[in-house]
Amino acid sequence: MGRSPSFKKEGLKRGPWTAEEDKILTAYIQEHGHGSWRALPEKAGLQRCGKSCRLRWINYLRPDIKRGEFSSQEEQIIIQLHALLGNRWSAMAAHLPKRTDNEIKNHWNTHLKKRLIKMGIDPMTHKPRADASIFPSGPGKSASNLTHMAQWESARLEAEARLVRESKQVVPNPIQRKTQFPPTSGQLINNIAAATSGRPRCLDVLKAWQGVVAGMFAFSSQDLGSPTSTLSFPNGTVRAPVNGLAGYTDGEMGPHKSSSTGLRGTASTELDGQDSLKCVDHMSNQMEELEEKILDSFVELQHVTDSAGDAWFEDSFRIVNENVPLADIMEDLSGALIFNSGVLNSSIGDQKSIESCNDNMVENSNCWNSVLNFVNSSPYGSPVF
DNA sequence: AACTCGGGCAACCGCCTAATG
DNA sequence: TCATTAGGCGGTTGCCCGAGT
Repeated sequence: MGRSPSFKKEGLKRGPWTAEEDKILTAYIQEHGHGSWRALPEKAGLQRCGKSCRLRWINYLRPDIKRGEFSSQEEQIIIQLHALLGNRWSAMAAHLPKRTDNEIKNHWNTHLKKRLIKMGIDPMTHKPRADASIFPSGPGKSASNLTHMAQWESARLEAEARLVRESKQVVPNPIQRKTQFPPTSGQLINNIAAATSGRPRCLDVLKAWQGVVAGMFAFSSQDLGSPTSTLSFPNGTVRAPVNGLAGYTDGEMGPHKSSSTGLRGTASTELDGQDSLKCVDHMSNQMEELEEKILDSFVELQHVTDSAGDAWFEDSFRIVNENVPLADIMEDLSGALIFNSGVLNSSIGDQKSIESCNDNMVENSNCWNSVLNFVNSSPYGSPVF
């Protein structure tokens, strides 16, 4: 594994690239494009495998990459993206202009990770290590993933809720309305953008995040005492006006066909391990959609600015409404992640870990329902929207 | 000056997925 | 439908180099 010393195996050279090889590869790609990477080395006259050529081009030779030290802003956004995405370097690179996934990964592993550890923060969970150290590996990672998923699902539910609320205000054109009903998650998100045309989509998403974050932090001091009941919401849950876990029908919930609640059920609803896995998988898919949309919004934010070079990042942290810079929103979100991972961690590893995990998922369901309730009760134009 | 050690980074490996036949 | 292939991704590691002794 890892890089081997330079030697020739089956006629192919390995190890560090020479300046001459770089020159040949660059010249070839600039003239012909890379085409099939597998065929490229032979055509270009390089004694390398296609994979090696691709890596060299993407990570080093490509003209549109920025090399050199990461700015503090870039570092901050990497940390925040990591809190959102975990070790999905390519996804992070897609939203960090001119940086490669390899570069981000290396920078994370060699600098940021250590810095966070030094600050007493677990780089995997983004929470204080004092708590995370209880489960140094496995469960912590799982909890982190679950936390990420829960956050995205919360945001998705809110987006759905908002769409429904706004659909009441916008008279639909029956001719133009070709999307199926209930719409898919992706359609919902697109519809939100359409329904709010005239405003930059990115700001809508960010405001949606604010709503989620506000809901997440609406816990009372009494609740703070209970690690498994940390979120405070109005009594009673509210069914999502559209598919809460969109498309997740009762039939798909296995043995709970008659419950008609699925994850959106009340706290008394229980899920078996298999259902939890199915549900998590399903949530993961849906959240990926939303995740892309939201992260794209950051890119939009960059594109709408006149800035050049590093300035895009500074612009992305400009005030997006009265008093709340994007940085604060992201920090709030990170805080929510930390907060919720604490909830999850507190349950994983004890004697009834599975039950507790399910309870937490149900609690998350309640949380999401409550978020919807919160959203629905928020008048348009309120601080949430 | 010589040696050791550790950090940083480039590059490779194995796995996964989508495309193609 | 299945097998094969290419591309992409994340994890890992060997080499280089500077700092410390």
